[in-house]
Amino acid sequence: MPKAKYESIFRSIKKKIEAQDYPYQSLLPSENTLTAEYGCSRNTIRRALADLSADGYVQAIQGKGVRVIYQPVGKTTFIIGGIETFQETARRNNLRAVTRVIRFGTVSADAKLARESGFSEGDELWAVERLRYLDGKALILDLNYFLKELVPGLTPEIAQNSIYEYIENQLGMQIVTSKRKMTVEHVTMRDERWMDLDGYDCVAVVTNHTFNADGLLFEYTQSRHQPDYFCFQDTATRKK
Amino acid sequence: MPKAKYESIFRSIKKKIEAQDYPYQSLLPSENTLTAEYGCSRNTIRRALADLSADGYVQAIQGKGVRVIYQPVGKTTFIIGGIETFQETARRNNLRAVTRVIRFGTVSADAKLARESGFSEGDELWAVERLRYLDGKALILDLNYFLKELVPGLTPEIAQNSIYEYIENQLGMQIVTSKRKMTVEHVTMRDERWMDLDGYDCVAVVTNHTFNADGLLFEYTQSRHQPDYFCFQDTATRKK
DNA sequence: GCCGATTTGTCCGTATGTATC
DNA sequence: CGATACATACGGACAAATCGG
Repeated sequence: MPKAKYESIFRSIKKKIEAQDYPYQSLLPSENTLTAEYGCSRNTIRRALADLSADGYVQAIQGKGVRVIYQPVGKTTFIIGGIETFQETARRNNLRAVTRVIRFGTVSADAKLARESGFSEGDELWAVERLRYLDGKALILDLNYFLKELVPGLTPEIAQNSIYEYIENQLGMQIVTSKRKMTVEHVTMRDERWMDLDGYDCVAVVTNHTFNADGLLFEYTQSRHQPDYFCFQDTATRKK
Repeated sequence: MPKAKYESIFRSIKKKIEAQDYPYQSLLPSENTLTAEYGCSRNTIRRALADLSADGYVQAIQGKGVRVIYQPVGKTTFIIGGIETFQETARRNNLRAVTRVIRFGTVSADAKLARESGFSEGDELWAVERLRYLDGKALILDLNYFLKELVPGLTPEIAQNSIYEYIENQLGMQIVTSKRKMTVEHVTMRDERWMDLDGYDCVAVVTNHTFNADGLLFEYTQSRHQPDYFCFQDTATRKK
């Protein structure tokens, strides 16, 4: 349920674009027209259009109009974009998801871990290692560190279902910003031991720093993906 | 040279954050304070803060303040973020860059190429294949398609220097939005023939759709990266 | 638990600048 | 040149969240 007006307008226009009601390469109605159509101020329309632009749906051209640059995606594999849980992604791609916990414990951040994770030395952390299966194949090896202070009461059972679901629904903590870095690495012995590599000798590695609604770092994760089901999408805008 | 006021404020605050003048985890001065400090309206400050948030520098917390979540990056390899040319990226990482053109010609988009590139069937395209060397190693294999109609007068000489420089400075066309997709693939025979793979049997593949200031698709590119020098960064924000 | 001060979030109306046609 | 469209900026109003007393 969209609360903010600009958000419901954003969704409304997005839907029309996806339905190709506003087709690729066409111009949207002008901001003034949309203002009248939705019964709001021009600023509110502009906020919705800015968000559509950030999502790569439209492109504003001064003096001319707002052009639709959205094209429906073809075959989807495993798309990572925005902040999504493993479960959400699996569901969106109609894949059967299973999680297996292969390590669950606590550690104190040493100098090396502090440097790479962004936590402070001495922070008490949960360390969770999980294997993710899609349609019966072990495709993702996750190594999560959570700040115990902000994520109390974690158990192996929760880890086997959805830690994010626990954090958001049980603890009531909101996840807001996620900073990610993507690289490609040679497989390790651990990868070979656990994952269905299917002939690959490399994995896609995503490291992740996650901040809650208070702007506090509470999670550092390294996800190692078998290449077949990995796809990372992005829209960039050039600054003047 | 920043024209817009919000942009110069954005840069000013960004610099202070990078200098740790506003340190990690601290709160920025309130919007009202900044309004007084910069002599502008609150909306203008908010625009600058929104851009900082989009870049993963800060996180706003309602009723509380705006928290700094920027942490200086450690060792840099070859960072892809925003829209950057090969030359710009090389310079930023202090690497000696050389480009070698291994194919230069024109093609007409067939059904398959049209589907994967987003061009229309029958569009006349430049097809350029280039090898990128950093510090003497062949690390990136680029396959570019440009719409001839929008990028006239391309030559192998231009391709060897910078096509983007030509497009922006000579043709006066502005590059605005870039939609990218990142995957990992097995090396092909072409990869093995041209690149210094250094033992890897996979490459990171970035496909790119680039739109000009008129919102028209004018470039489709596939870049194949040797993994050692590849890093893709991203900041995502969860929607309510 | 309530209240008031502070701070960010949303929305409006208006004015002016700049690019396109 | 004028009309149209997006870009920037200002000021004001009220809502919602946080925090301290």
